[in-house]
Amino acid sequence: MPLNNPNCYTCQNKDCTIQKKFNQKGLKVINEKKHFVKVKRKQSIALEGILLNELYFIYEGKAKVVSTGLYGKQQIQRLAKNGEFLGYKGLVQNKVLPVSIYALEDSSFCVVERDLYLSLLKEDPDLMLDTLIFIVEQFTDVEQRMKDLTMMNVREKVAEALLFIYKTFGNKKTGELEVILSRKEIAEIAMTTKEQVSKSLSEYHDEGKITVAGKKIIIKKLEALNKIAGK
Amino acid sequence: MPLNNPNCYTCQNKDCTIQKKFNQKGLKVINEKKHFVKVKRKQSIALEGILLNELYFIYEGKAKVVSTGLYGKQQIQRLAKNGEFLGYKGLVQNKVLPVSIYALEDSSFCVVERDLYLSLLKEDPDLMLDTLIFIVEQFTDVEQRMKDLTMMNVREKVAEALLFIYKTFGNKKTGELEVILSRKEIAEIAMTTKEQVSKSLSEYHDEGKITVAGKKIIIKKLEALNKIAGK
DNA sequence: CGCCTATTTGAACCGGGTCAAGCATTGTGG
DNA sequence: CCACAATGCTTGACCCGGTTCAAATAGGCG
Repeated sequence: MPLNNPNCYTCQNKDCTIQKKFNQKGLKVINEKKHFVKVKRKQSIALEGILLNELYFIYEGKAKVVSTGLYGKQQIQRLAKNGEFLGYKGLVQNKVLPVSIYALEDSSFCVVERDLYLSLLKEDPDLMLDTLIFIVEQFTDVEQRMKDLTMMNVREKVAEALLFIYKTFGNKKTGELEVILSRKEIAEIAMTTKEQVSKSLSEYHDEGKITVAGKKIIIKKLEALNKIAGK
Repeated sequence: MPLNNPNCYTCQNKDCTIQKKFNQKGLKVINEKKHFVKVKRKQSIALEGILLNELYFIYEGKAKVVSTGLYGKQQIQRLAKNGEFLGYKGLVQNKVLPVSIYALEDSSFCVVERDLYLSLLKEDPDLMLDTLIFIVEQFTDVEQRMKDLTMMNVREKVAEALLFIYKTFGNKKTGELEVILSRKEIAEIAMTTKEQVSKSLSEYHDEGKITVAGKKIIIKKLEALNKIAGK
């Protein structure tokens, strides 16, 4: 992790939206104007209720996006890693942020002001269309997830939660989920209780579909989990 | 309802996206190139699984957007009326449609080809930004609804469903929900069973919050329902 | 008017949330 | 570096809300 504001031209995050999507001029402007922030594990980057006017690109680390609902219940809406783009809801809306963002491990972020980003969007129709497509894809995913969370039983929802984690943090070779999440946090993905997560994980372990050793979870039979989640 | 393709310049749907958002050139092109279709109550406009390559603007009538999930369960994801814009998921994605669209009463739609719409979007950054904002708003609504449906008990979800219907079809003066929906359909909004909807409606009726006379539901105490739904 | 479908209401059952106890793991200070 | 406290995890028992099933009633349509 660098001590100072990284340089986009030498940055190794090849999947970063800035590098992938911006044209020459945009890249130059962002490289000059962006800030850089570091946070420790469990600290927040942005809190529910603020008027967000900046966007975050994860330089190094892992983050969760959490929203609070009825009776103070928490729901994890998104997991994100290096290169991913957070805060697009603040991009176009002048409304209070409906979510909080927390670092799941010591992390660093490149920060871009909303107005700067918006002005670059307006100048670059291709970028705008890419952004539109990105958001529609996220949208479709959320609708699918809403169906899953409202139609599945607990066992299915926990399988789904494992696949959800795998999508962002799964080692595609070993099957290991390379992130530290508590049972409570997995429950906030599956929308159930920590006890039910514990029970379902034990079941899947006994069935040979996963191995569980403390916080370390390895997916052994991806297809079996997919089948349970109806995918 | 006209017999033929209506004319955008004389159309009375002042809330139609076409009239509100398109510039002169766009309006002209769409007015010339759009089609016009009529469907009877309960008929479909588009079915889950197809590759959608057109967009719909409701000229006259009412529609529901439904998606099928695990074990064939149905979820009503959206209700729409005159002037509203359907099919934006097909706009930018070349993926099979994850939803079906049905008419809730005899209806007619203006139909625009996707490629035509996309080309107009690219030429008009303001329209594109408006579309982006529209989709982010819908997105935020869906995330809120996902929280509600996963955190609320049945009584709360039914109140929420009534408010959901009210938003699109509620007569703001009388409180009447001006649409015919079965208990089953209300259940597919609240994500519960038709029996539970029946029971909750009876409760709300007894409490004076709504009046129920067959299919006709009138909201008497909007604030009371809002309070139950935590809004 | 009569059939068919939708709605209402009650009863029974079951999945999953809550509670509690014991165990494992992590973190802290001596 | 170890001891012990604190926190997190596992597992079982219990209980409640909500789904399912069933039967009676109301409403819509030919």
